[in-house]
Amino acid sequence: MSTSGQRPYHHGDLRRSLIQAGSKLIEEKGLAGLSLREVARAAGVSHTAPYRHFQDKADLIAAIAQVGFEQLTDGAGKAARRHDGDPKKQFVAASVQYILFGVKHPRMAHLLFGGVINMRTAPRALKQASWAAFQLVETIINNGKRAGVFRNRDTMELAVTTWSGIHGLAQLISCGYLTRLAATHRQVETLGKMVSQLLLTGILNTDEKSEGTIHQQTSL
Amino acid sequence: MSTSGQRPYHHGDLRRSLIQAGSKLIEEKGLAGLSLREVARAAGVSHTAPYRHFQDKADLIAAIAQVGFEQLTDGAGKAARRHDGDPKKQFVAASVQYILFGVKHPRMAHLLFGGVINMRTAPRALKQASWAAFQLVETIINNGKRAGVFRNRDTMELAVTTWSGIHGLAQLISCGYLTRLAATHRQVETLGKMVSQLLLTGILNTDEKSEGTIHQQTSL
DNA sequence: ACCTGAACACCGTTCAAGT
DNA sequence: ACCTGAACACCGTTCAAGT
Repeated sequence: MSTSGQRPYHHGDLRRSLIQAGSKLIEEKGLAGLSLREVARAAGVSHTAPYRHFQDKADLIAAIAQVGFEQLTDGAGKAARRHDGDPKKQFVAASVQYILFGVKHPRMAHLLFGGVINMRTAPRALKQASWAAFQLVETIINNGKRAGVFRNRDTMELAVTTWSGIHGLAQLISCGYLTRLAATHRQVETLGKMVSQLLLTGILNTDEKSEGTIHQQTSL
Repeated sequence: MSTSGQRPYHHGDLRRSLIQAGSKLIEEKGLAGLSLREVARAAGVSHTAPYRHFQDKADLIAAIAQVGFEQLTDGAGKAARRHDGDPKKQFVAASVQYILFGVKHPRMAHLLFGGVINMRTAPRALKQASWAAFQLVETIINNGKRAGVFRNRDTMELAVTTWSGIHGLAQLISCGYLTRLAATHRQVETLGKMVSQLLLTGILNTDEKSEGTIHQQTSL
């Protein structure tokens, strides 16, 4: 990945290295185990060097969170794209992927949704990354509405309700509040499908005559 | 509340004082602003005194979280009890209360659901307090099923789905991801009602002939 | 431009000692 | 039984100084 072979006194791409080291530390030990000094150590640099690239610890955390959001949205987006043309399947597939992210990366999920980051004062790039997740939901909802499969209600209302459901389940699992129902990867997948199916019934168009009609879709 | 007036060398009820001071600190500055030393200072005691009452910092945090869970469940339970006999209203009222808790006490909500606490190793009292929240949902769902208003599906499935939805919304709001939709107290209440109503339609019994029949209810 | 080392004010935790 | 003070190994952050 490096464009040049030299790496003398100047590290080269210290910013990226610090983000990477920080992500790894968070995955392994959680936010409480993340110290600026240890990140610097892991990158092989003095403990004050990070201040050339980040304003403070919160700024590094924001950069790590941004990467986390991108991974989350990417995964769910890819899952949805595998079912283009079938909004119901898109919804379930993206939901299951979202939930699995929380199970596979619980500490990252806590970083993104545990109140660690103040979104009001967050860097623009982080805000944009977090909005992308919501936009994905909106796109799927709109596809379903155009196809006549989903209710013709305000997109925002349907999106907030379903996103809340999926997000809440992911959070409850990754916090360990549902260990009895969702211990294994397989159980999580089953529970995710079940909940997203049930959420789906809440937003389905009960007027079935229009279903099946093919409308123009917004691509993901 | 104190049973005796004396408070000489021994503090008297230091444990309770520390929990109270800790709760206050968390509400004001968040978990990051909570230090054992400052809690001790606030209680007017040396920085090592807390170790007589708590194993370590995590143990104090668990005690604070337990109080938080009790407040959360109490609030939602009281709201539900105001609508005994009407499971739909019970569901919406308890949901709105749950969501409002997250808005009024965002830092406490983050403590309870932000992955700070390891539920696998948590003290028994904390585990029990967290289960009570889930049991409240189950009770309301069962009331609705008995009355024939809710679908006759597995209670756990309906409870997990609806709790996820309510919890997810509360979390998204308290993290600041929905500031545009839910800025004021009034907007939060409206959004909460909307989402819980929509979640409700997903679990309503569509076979309407049985509705209205009065069955025996489990009291809260 | 980028990195370092000393310095400061904080932590959590331990332990011998006091009342 | 309950609390204290010194001590230890850590933090985040600042700042003058080095390459």
